[in-house]
Amino acid sequence: MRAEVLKGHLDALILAVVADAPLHGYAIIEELKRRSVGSLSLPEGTVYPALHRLEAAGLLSSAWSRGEGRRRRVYELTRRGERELGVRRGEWREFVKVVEAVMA
Amino acid sequence: MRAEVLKGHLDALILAVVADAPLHGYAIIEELKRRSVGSLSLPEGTVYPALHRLEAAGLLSSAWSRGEGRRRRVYELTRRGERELGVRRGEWREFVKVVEAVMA
DNA sequence: ACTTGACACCTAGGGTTTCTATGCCTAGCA
DNA sequence: TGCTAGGCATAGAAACCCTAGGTGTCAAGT
Repeated sequence: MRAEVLKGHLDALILAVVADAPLHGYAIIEELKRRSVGSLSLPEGTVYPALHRLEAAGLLSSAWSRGEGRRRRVYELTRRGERELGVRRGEWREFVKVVEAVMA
Repeated sequence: MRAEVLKGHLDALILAVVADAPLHGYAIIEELKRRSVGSLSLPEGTVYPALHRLEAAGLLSSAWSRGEGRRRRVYELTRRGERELGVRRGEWREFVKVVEAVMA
């Protein structure tokens, strides 16, 4: 898949994954790969900045998981993040409808 | 619809519209608006550069329609454009599948 | 005659997004 | 010890779309 087709949709994908369970960045990448059966192998340089962006926007909150050796920054949805995910899902359905209508 | 969601898909939409009938830029904008029932009101500053890009890539060819007063640059698909449209349609279906799988 | 709006083309510049490439660090295993 | 996987981060480039402006024709209304 060309890289550009993802633009503008990555945030929704990340929100959807984190909505099901709080995860750290690396695990988010793995989960995206798993759900897409390998189609989405996003580089870290794409995902980490996106997470920072989403947190800065108040849609995610994060905390370092203290404990077992490896440091991990675990993200979870905020209230605003949940609402935003709903908005993005609606937007996605609308987008699909429009493109199908034009391309048909 | 947010602007970014379109990124990377505009070319496919334009190719699909022109594939059905050769059109000039302004008419392409109108046709996109019509097929999407108003959802896609693309500014000229978006479409004209895209047309130039597609022509430079050899996917469209154009000619000034000589004749009645108003000058119009009419675009049509090249052989390569037809093939590319096929590729893009497949890519679109794959993309929808992947996003649905992740967002579900 | 003049103005307004639709038609029709064009470009420069900016903002956003994603990717490439790189760096740093820990843990486990051969 | 060296290698691989896990884990986070940033800088810079490349691509895309939009904003904001410009040029000009044509038809209709005042």
